[in-house]
Amino acid sequence: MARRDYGQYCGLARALEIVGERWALLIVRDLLVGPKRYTDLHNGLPRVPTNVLATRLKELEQAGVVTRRVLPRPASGVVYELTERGRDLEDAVIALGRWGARELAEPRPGEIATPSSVIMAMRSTFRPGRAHGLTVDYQLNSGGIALQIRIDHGRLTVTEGTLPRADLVIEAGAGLRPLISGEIEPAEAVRNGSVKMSGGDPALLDRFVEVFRI
Amino acid sequence: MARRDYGQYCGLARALEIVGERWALLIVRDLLVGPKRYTDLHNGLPRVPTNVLATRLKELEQAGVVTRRVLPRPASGVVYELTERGRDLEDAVIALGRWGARELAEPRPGEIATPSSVIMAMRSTFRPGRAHGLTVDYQLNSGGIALQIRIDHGRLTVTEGTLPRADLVIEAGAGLRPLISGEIEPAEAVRNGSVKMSGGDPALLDRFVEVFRI
DNA sequence: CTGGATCCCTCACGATACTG
DNA sequence: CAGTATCGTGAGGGATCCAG
Repeated sequence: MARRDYGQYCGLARALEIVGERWALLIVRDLLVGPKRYTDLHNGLPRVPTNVLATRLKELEQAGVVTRRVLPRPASGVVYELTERGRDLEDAVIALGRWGARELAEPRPGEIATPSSVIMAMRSTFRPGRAHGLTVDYQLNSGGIALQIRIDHGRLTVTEGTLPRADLVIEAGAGLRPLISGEIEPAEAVRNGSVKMSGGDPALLDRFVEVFRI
Repeated sequence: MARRDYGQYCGLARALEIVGERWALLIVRDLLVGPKRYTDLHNGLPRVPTNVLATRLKELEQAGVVTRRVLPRPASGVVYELTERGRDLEDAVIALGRWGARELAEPRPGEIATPSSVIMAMRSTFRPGRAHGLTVDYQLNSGGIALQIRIDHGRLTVTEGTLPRADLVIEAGAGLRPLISGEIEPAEAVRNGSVKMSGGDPALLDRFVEVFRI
């Protein structure tokens, strides 16, 4: 790691030496959602060459950001997970993700959204100040991805999967971003069909866009 | 920019496409302090090849992060400065810098600290919650760099230069980091000579480490 | 199947020299 | 002062292959 250093006695430079390499922060993003197998990581980041993925994981492991753990039986295999040091990157990942979210217009051709990326997007756009004391469960379906979004006394948890007992089920594809960015009002989005909802009080959708906002 | 994209419809990926290239965020860090000439940037980042610096500036300009401005006379020349979009990166830069600061032990051989890096380090370690309503002026001398650190009713401003009317002048070289990280108590640092102070109430040094902390 | 390792090719980066 | 030009190297991209 002597060749890639920046020669600066500076926290930012140190951070970039560790997680500034290509793909590194996207790997961290996926692991912030939870431990993952090599194959899961590769599925979530299909454009990363396998050698680069293997190299990054070793670098991150040596830097103390990631640990490699061999699963006990019966579920044999290997999972990668963040260390506490790695989880401390969440603030930085969210700050960068929020900044970059303003560049998101239409998806570019061939571009994908993965469960992990959507989960982190929801975490990034969450405004704790607007969710104070709030308790509500949503299920969000977007682009073939089903998310459980639970707010419990103002605390957010986002997981993949369906949530049969959700207070509101939101169905949104490309219409989700304009909704969260405030380009379009919830009522208008429902009217033009870009967002559908079912199973609950329509006012919960207003709550949703109040709480999740770019 | 077609080859370097990540193929992910994700705010973090977008951010990395724009400011994830090598040296880009360090350039932003320096510009967060204020507009700079090409030569100033190069002095602050001596290890960046000039062609890379020129390329990054063009990329950042095209991305709307930086503007290039020709100075009116008499001070002819060119300065680069952040756009508002670029200034919005401050949160992310500070988050990353704070994370990386925990890796800072001793400076590695040949490693330098520049005025801009120290200024951003002070901004990163500033804890607004601990400075509520506080008004005090420090001058900090560290490694040949003189900084004005002004806290006005809890608002921080850090600039290069001396501050003759400072409430306290702090003289610290390598002893500054252990002080801010809490590894060493202020009184102990003064006693062993790693930190000197003059011109004010010694209690102001305790204030200092209270307000600036990793 | 998972969890990588290997090979080749290209281009971005690094170092240095040079110019309006 | 503010860059451009040139050239060598190695990291990243892409496909394939292999061990448990």
